[in-house]
Amino acid sequence: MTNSPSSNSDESRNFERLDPRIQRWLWQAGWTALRDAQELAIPPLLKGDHDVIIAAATAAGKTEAAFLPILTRLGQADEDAPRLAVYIGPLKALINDQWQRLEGLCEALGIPVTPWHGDISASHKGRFLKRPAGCLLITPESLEAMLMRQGSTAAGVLAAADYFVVDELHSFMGSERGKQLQSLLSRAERLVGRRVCRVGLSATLGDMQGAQEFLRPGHADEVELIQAAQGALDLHIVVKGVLEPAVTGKDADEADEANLVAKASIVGDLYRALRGSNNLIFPNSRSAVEFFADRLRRRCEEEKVPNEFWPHHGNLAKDIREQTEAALKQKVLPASAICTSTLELGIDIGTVKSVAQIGAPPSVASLRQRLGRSGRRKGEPAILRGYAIERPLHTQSSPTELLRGNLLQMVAMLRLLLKGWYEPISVSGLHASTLVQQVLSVIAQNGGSNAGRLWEVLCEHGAFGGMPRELFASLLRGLGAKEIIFQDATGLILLAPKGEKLCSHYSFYAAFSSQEEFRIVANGETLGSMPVSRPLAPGSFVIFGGRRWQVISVSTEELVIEVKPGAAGALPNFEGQYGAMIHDRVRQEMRDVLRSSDAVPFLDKAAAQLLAEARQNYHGLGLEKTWVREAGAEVHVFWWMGDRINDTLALMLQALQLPAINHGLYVEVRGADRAGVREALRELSRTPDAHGARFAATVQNKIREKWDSLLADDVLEASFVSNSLDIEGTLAALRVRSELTRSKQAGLS
DNA sequence: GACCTGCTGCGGGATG
Repeated sequence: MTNSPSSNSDESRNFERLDPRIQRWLWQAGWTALRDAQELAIPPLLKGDHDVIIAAATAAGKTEAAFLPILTRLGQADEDAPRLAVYIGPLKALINDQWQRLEGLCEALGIPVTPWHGDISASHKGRFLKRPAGCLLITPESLEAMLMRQGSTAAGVLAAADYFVVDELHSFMGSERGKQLQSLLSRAERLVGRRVCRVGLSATLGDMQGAQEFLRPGHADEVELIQAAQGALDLHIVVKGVLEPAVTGKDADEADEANLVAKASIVGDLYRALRGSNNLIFPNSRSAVEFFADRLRRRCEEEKVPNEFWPHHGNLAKDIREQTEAALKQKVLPASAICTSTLELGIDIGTVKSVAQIGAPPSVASLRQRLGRSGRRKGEPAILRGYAIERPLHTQSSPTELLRGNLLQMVAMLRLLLKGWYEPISVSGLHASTLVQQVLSVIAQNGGSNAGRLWEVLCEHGAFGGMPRELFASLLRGLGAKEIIFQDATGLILLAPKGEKLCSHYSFYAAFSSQEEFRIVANGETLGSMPVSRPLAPGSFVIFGGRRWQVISVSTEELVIEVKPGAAGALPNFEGQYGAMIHDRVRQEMRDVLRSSDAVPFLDKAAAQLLAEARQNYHGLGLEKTWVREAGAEVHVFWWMGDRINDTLALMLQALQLPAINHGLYVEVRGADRAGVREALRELSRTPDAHGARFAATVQNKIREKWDSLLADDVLEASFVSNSLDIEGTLAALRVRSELTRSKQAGLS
């Protein structure tokens, strides 16, 4: 079901269907007209008999689109039998924002609004539980806690629910948190004993069909899609090439120094170009945020001008982040933020003049979100300044350096952005870790359960529909063997003491894992946090929050690092996760850029020169003619696939006793010559086995998610294969390749 | 070889 905007004469009629008190409130608030999405959402949401996704750019009034009709319905309810709308948001800050936005409107209607998350007092929550009605604004974690803790009374709390509104739907898709959310929605509907109207609010990214399937698994075609008309994006792009100075040897310190010189030249460029206006700078890592924040702030001090550059990332304390947000929002002085994806979604920071992207972004979708922050005023273009750092070439240069991998990825992603393509989000996978959480939660909620009921609630009619029945039985047996649960003589499954302990701690409610962290404190004030795995020694220097500090003391008991202002400073080391997963389409676009000889219009002179070298080297390496290339003792497979498929191929080759590494642009293989690798690839392409157990067996550590360590071996293996690999995709790509090779050979002979 | 998110119940002490 799709509904596109139109300028029909129904518009005023739809407005008139809203509660008169809402109409009056909108007039008084100075609204002159409803936007497309707000107009179109009124009829289906007033009815509330089927699910709806409202997709529109940020700040296009998605919240109002959903709540104007929803509040109209709630306002019509009998006073003795008030109804409930449950709004689920990914961030506490977002819930607080929406609370303020909805309060005035709800007051006019006499409808209570209750925010419910970790920072809300128990007394406030208690008040809602006494009279569960109106709008409840909650996080998935708090909803999990409510189901578990309220146990049998949770059914009464949610009994009046007419809507489940999920905000920033795309931010949940594909993750543990998204799976948990789907399971919570399904469990909540089961509690109230009927289907509840689900409403998804989303940015207009990626494939909307995936979002429909995510919102109502198995019934995507019943989800109505409302998409706001989006004007063409007026974009000004320039990508600058930055070449590091040459180094003589292979010394790591010398290489770091060369990289610093390149980054320092970007600092100078940013200072000149961005001062005097509001901008966002995305350097791709928390450590790099610290580097640029420190350098740009010191540059302001040197020039004796007020500082205009502020850091923002997830390890900084709330106070420091709010200071940066406030600097961007106020209109008196110009301000730019150096940030990670924290400023990519959600929080309102006003409009910015330009976006700087240092290094290739992690995905086209993320690049689009970042650009959406710029050029939001009428008649102003969105401006992107890209910087790609590359190294001088020498005889030992790697293929990635020869092909100018960083610049190449930036160019490919920008070309895809201009074509309107974004990565679809994969929502497949068994998510056995999150299923462990849901099993324990359902047992706790009901004070015990049995295998058949758990299967039915969570898998057969729940969010884990892809879980085979035998594997689910194995998962339960595994939890029994690890003494998390036990079965009594009647077949009732109960929590064992270990399981009780797990469930009674507050850390249970989140589906995603997080590491222990040190708090960094200066003069009694918390600056932020650092992973415990990367401790700092007393006396050492560190840059944090864009300033320089010296460590006074480290308490491993209380997990506190005390610091005082310092003269020098080294960059903090935050442990990254597994890195950006580049999509197949991006890699293929990279190959197309190399094959083409057309000038790329948005490159500066240095970048154009670097791209010319890359194109020359593409032919020099013979990649136009062959995809399996010998390089000394190694063989390189250049097949331009994404990281999921590259990772899978590397594992498959390892299962054939050929050590292989995914380098992104290519897969490196050792232990065989070109003919040997070709033969191995041919053999793999004939593999009918899509089960994958024999490939996954070579992986040492398959633990990735929060409760993976509680899984039986066979469940862990199956979950790993389905979440992290793409065996079918890899085999299909191999078959296409061997088909092409065969027909080429036939043509030659 | 990126990033981000979230959390209850209880007991002790201060306050009205």
